[in-house]
Amino acid sequence: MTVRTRFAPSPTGYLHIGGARTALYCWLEARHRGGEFILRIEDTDRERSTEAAVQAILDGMQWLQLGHDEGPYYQTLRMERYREVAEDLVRAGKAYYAYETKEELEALRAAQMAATIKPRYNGAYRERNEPMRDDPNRVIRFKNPQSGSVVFQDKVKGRIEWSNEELDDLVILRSDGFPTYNFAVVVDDIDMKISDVIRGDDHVNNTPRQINIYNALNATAPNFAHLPMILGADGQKLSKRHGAVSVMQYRDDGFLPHALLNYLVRLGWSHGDQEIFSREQMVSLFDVADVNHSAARFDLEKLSWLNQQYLKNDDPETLVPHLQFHLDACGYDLSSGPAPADVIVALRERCRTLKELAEKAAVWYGPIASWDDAAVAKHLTTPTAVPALQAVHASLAALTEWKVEQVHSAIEAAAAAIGEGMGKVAQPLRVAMTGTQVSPAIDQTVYLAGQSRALARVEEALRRAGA
RNA sequence: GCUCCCUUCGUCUAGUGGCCUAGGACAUCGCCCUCUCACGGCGAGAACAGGGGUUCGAACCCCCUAGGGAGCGCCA
Repeated sequence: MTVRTRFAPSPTGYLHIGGARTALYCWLEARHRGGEFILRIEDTDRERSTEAAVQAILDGMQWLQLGHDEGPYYQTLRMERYREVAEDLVRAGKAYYAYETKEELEALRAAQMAATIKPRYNGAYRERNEPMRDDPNRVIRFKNPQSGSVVFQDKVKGRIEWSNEELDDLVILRSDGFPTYNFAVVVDDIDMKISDVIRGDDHVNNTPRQINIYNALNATAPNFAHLPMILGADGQKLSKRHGAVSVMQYRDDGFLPHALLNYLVRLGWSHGDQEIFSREQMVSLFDVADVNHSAARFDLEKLSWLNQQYLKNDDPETLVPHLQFHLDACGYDLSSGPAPADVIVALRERCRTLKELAEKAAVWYGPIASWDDAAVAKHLTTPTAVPALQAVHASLAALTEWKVEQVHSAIEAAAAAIGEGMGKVAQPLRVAMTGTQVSPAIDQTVYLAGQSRALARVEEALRRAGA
């Protein structure tokens, strides 16, 4: 039997970190076992589902390069199917019509809570065999077994047993004709031949109910794997107002999609002491059965470190398309400065994100935004500052070939000419180039500025130094 | 309240009865490298939730307690 996994988000918001990891694990499991990955949009909640959210999820998947082999399927396009299956169950005596109003059900629940017993539907219509009749409150409820227990072997949690006495007769078809979640997933997973259901562990509680529905439908239940959740850095559950940001926000913040995926795959799963995984390695090494049992916290520091690892080690050219987004955001005129790939090489050891990298590149694409007073005071007012700057201006101006090596030699020559060490020339020059005392290696910094811009800045610095 | 799940350094984790005086990574601190900042190198501090068992021996097995989480919808 071919392995088929699915990622089935409900379009009530963007794709967040937890969803992204679930999608990744589903994708990985399918790839690892040579199977297929299906995308399904669970949009039966008419109140909260939106078109924009569907697009946001698709965009997120696209950015992460988690391609699906089938779908996306939309549950709202399968309404007929759910109704048909639900009615079949009624005919088979495995489900029944019930007509309570929402208020009655609410009252029942309140009474049970007050009596401190577990709130459950009391099965009032279970044995009545009421025919289908027009009634705004008509729903179809599933006849859950009343004794015995459901046992399943979860691929990450292990054996889980659930007494049927804990379960009640859940609604499978609402009064508006829409299916409920527990019913729609089962019908879909059967129809779509899903072999492995991988989802968040907030669904563990639903699994016994779903298995009973599989049984009623004479279908074999798939394998289940329930993933522990991802908590915010403070250990609290992620929610809209609590750090659950869209994966696209990570792009905007300067992270590489692969770095995010690498971070996510290690959150709850590991392979010995290995931290860095290429896509190929993830696919060949990942096994959902190796996923941890407990929740993990999201740590931005480690994600940042990983991101820099990729920044430092990837081919600069492959990074350029990702950097482009941030270069555009900064509004640079790229024709007025160095090639992005050169900028990456110069800055990647001092930046953890692409955003940071793009921002630090400003000095090579436009004028110096502001002069740091402390930098000026410390490096442009020393006795050696003016002679150093004059010497370096002369040697830089004399260059007929503008390459890093030549620039480097010119700076060394200037230092030798005034009888001082590199530091005495490099620091004033650095302030001249950037207005600050921090930048990449001085030869790189000068080289990337370009000859005319570099000379103009040395002249400006000399003026500021009072020469 | 009831049911189910979880518990190793601050964080992510290795560990499946002896290899553990518990390993790695991020973060932190120190030293080295050095034209600044970084990168890199070296080093330090830092954990088996608690209590009972089982066993010659327990981070690993069992029980209890505590703490955390999820669910108990005509939401997904």
